[in-house]
Amino acid sequence: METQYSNTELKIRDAAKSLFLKKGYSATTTRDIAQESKINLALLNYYFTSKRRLFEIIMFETLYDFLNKMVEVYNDEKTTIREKIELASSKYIDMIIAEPLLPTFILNELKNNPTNFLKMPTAKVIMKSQLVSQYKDGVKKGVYKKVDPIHFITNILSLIVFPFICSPIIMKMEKLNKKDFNKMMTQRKKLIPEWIIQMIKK
Amino acid sequence: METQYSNTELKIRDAAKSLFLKKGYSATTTRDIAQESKINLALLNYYFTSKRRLFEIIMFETLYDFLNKMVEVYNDEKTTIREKIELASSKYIDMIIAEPLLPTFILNELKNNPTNFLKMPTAKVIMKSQLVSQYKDGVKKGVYKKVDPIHFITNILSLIVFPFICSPIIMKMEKLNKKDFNKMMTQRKKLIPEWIIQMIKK
DNA sequence: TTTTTATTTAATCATTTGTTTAATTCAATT
DNA sequence: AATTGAATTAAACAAATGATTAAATAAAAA
Repeated sequence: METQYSNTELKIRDAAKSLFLKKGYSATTTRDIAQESKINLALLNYYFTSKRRLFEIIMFETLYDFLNKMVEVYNDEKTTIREKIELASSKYIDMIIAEPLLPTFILNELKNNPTNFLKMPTAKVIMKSQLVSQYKDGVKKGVYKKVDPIHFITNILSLIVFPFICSPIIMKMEKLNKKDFNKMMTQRKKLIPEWIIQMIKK
Repeated sequence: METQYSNTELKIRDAAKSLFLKKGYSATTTRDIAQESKINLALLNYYFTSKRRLFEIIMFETLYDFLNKMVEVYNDEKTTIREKIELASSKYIDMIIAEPLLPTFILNELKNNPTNFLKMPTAKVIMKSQLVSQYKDGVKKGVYKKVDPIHFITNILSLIVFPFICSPIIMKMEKLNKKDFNKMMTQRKKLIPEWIIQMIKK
């Protein structure tokens, strides 16, 4: 069952997403969106009722896709912990290089409206993922240090995502341009799994 | 040489900072600020010329204080690497628990206007801090793995700051309230130095 | 073709928002 | 007490903004 969007509806979505990501909800005006998508201002309300509703639709989809991509890796039955972390690093870093404004957008607008996140079915699944049980197993077997799994998950996410969020700072500190910064993040694909393993090893 | 602010000037500053932190620049109106600080609307422009200027003053101060507190620890001549990381973890986590909206605010508004950060004298100093040279020394002596120091600094910051930024997610995943979350962050004061040391050790 | 429905447009409305003005009150100085 | 300058206020302005309307056009159904 394919969802079908009209051409203009899609143009509005795309423009709106791009602008919301770049400037946030409040700083984006309906006229901005109309101009960017080259549609008449009234069509925004015709298709999406209100700016708020348009935003919430985009927010939900973006969040949903993002979480799904995460859980996908964490729940693979065939891979080891190390492989999962390698996959996560590699896939998320590629993903965010392709859309660098994503993390700030999600975390930011989530702060203002955490309810959206509550609706996500995948949110709670992470702590019951294959990755977490594999980690718990390792702890039980005495291979890994005993630390609350939430720290384990948090650390993976921190090392992957945070550098993007503070990329303006990093780039300033090291006089990097965007290309250099992405190169640095690409290095981290290999480094992060090593670090994480060393952090949990006894 | 003490800077002297009038009573109303200070009331405006405080209200504005609180609101900018909570809602960001665009979502905060001058009337919000006037109401929160219980002053007449016109006084905002009387003392600060414009909303934009008021914001920039607050932004600059906040950023300046934040960076100073960081560099302070990193540049202490008498402490070891481990002690510096312990101090950093402890101090920053306490600081952000006291003002949890700070990181998102800084990183967010920095993305929109990276020039502000450029003006900060302390920004570039971090990469030339005592902490970084101690790390480089360790690498030279073969005690630490050879990795670009920017990763080292980024990792410390990531493990400390990122959990706060995604606290809504963490709290939802683990069904924590604010108090529980702060307890979790307090645990990390001791964990992060261990993790960081293990990450760099050969 | 004719009729009906869906889409698009230009114009407009009602608020909101940043800022200014002109009058008033308050405090310090003469 | 009178004068002067700073601080405060209520009211208003102009522009921006989210949303609506009514008419026009295009597409689909009869």
